[in-house]
Amino acid sequence: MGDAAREKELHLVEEEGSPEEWASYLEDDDVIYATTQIFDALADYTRFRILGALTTSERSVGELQRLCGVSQSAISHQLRLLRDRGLVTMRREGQRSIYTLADEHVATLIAVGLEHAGHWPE
Amino acid sequence: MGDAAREKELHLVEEEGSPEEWASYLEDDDVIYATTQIFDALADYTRFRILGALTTSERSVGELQRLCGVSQSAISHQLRLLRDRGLVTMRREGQRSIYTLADEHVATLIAVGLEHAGHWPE
DNA sequence: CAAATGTATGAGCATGTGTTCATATATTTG
DNA sequence: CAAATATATGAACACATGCTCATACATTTG
Repeated sequence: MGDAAREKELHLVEEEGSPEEWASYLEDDDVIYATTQIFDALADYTRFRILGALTTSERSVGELQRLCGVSQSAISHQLRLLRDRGLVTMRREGQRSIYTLADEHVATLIAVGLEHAGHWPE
Repeated sequence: MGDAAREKELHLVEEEGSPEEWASYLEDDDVIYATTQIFDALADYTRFRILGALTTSERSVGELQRLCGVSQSAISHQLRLLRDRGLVTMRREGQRSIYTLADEHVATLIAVGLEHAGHWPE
């Protein structure tokens, strides 16, 4: 396996970047705020389950409602928040609204979070 | 550079894991809840700045107070939450309490979050 | 031990959040 | 167009959250 192939397989290489690359963001208040907004979107049980369900496949509101076991209204409200924050996108398909993860970034954050929580000290 | 050296350098390889590895966590409610608790800890402006300051070096409460520009009480309350969630550890050093990131996991989450927010679509 | 410094904590308050309930807005079908 | 289905939205409410203020606790120093 050559270097290029390996870099492609280990795709988080370009996701994290070096400390030099992101450390400067710690002085940019706008980036900090934006980051907390993303984490906040991931910090609710219902929203996280919605996003988790969307890592497998795009889904309609009704599907998400069944998968997450909360009311249609609650799902819809949370989807609006996720859409406003740019974590999901929506398209109409007949009567249904189909939601999709907006970005591989979202799946990466979910993966890293789960992975770390799975190994969490306590 | 050999395989072992490369694997060590690209340390996120073992951080994210494959989809097969973390996808099962999406069916474990306890892991999901634990994950949201971690994201929640990172989802507040003050707390995120505290953690960001700790990526550089361990710091006393007073230092954090100056760096984050909020009251001593506010810092202390937030540090307690971060300690309760296992994101930071504390040790006494004379009159001072010195706080440290509990884990490389925390630095990784900060890095990934910042990186992604820095590139966020909108 | 008293004073000074550094940190922690509880109460209280203003604000934010996630849900439900009722209702409005699509979209398809008869 | 009327009825049925799917989704969105606003109001209201219970609860959580982050701060301040006052005060307690801890540690060093005179």
